[in-house]
Amino acid sequence: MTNKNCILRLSRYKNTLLKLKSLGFVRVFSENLADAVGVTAAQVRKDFSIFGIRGNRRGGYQVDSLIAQIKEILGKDKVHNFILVGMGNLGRALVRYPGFEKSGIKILAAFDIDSAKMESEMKVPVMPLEEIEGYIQKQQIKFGIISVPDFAAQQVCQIMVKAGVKGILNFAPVRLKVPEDCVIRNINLETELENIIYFVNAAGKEGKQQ
Amino acid sequence: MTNKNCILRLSRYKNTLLKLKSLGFVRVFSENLADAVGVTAAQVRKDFSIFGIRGNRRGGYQVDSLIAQIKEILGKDKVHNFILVGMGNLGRALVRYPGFEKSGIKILAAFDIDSAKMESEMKVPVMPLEEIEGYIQKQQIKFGIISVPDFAAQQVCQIMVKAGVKGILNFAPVRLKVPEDCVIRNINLETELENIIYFVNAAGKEGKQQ
DNA sequence: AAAAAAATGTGAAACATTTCACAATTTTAT
DNA sequence: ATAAAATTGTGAAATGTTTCACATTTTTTT
Repeated sequence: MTNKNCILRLSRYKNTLLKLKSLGFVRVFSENLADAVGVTAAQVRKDFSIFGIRGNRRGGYQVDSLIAQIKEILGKDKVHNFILVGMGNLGRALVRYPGFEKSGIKILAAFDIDSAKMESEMKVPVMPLEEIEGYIQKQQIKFGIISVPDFAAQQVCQIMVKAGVKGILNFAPVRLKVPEDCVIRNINLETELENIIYFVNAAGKEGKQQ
Repeated sequence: MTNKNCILRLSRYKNTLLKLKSLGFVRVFSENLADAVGVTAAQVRKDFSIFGIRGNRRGGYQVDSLIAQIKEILGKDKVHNFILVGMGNLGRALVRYPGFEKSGIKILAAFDIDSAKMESEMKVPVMPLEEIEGYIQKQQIKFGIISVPDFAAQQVCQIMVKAGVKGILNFAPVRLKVPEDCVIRNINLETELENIIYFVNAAGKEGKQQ
């Protein structure tokens, strides 16, 4: 069955494939992708088999065809428009992030309560938060990014969802409550660092015991 | 056994507990934490039981004691020093991120190849990349953040690891090769957004079929 | 034309994680 | 003092994910 991690791996395979393509690769083996992405070759083949992606039993997979098939699965054959709320340091970094453009992800507009944030951003228009609902509806936006402080996140989320947003990437350190048909992914920077600290310490302790 | 997600959940429990504490809570039940973090109550109790955290069979858990125990497990009873490499938009946002300070995570210094980046950052000293090895050794830094472009990431990583860094949070969209005793966590923004796009599309398709 | 070599594709096995279900304990009510 | 109620702690069951192992296919060699 299609599992969550499988989709994350597909993204990684795709990114690797794009690099291989730019190096002139025409075909690729499950072993190659496995090494690049850090999984086993069996995993790669299983992932592909789940989505009906077939290779050639001696010749591996055609890079171009593989990229096209994965892009279609991921919905990356179209451009997807996002809005972003919260033009603090992180929000500004995200709207300027160069990795999105070349991959069909476009942040169309940003919003903030603080009118001082409206100026000084050339990459996207920055608007007052009151205009967000109208904008989402008019532009039919389905995807959003939340980079506001934690206390404001749930409220911003509700406005977005009410206006029609179905998928949100949330950087605020709170668990957002959303209806069932809305997809949330959280990036919690503090938690990520804590996790690293734990595993480094744990490795240190193990090492000393042995 | 201690599994990876279990540690991530501990961080979340801790963050919830800190909020509950500031609201005046003295004790808390597994159900409360489960609701706040979005898991089952059995999961919460199981997680605690793995680490020998015990509650009271009718009275739940003491908030203060629980926070202290989780902090100790996560190594958050001490302050941890980080360095950051790559003072682009994202790097600058990270050194200014307010969530770290209050939680024992301190970015001591930042590095970049571009000397133009050295000025204009008041929160931390920004130094040329050549000085990183000496700095890591002198300050005994164990943790780092990589926010350089993808093509530079592996090289930066090697320098850091060679100088003694054992844990890295990597924002560059490449899989870093490191020795076994070094912990890496990757945040790939593009992959996160792709994942949201997939699941929103998938939900849409399911909905139409039903 | 036949044999050997190199890959894929996938069911089954192994492993990992989560949930269930209920005994044990503690508190509250009578 | 006893019974009822509420909650934890955990072994066992269920569920989910990854790896194994090998039949199948394709290509290359002899």
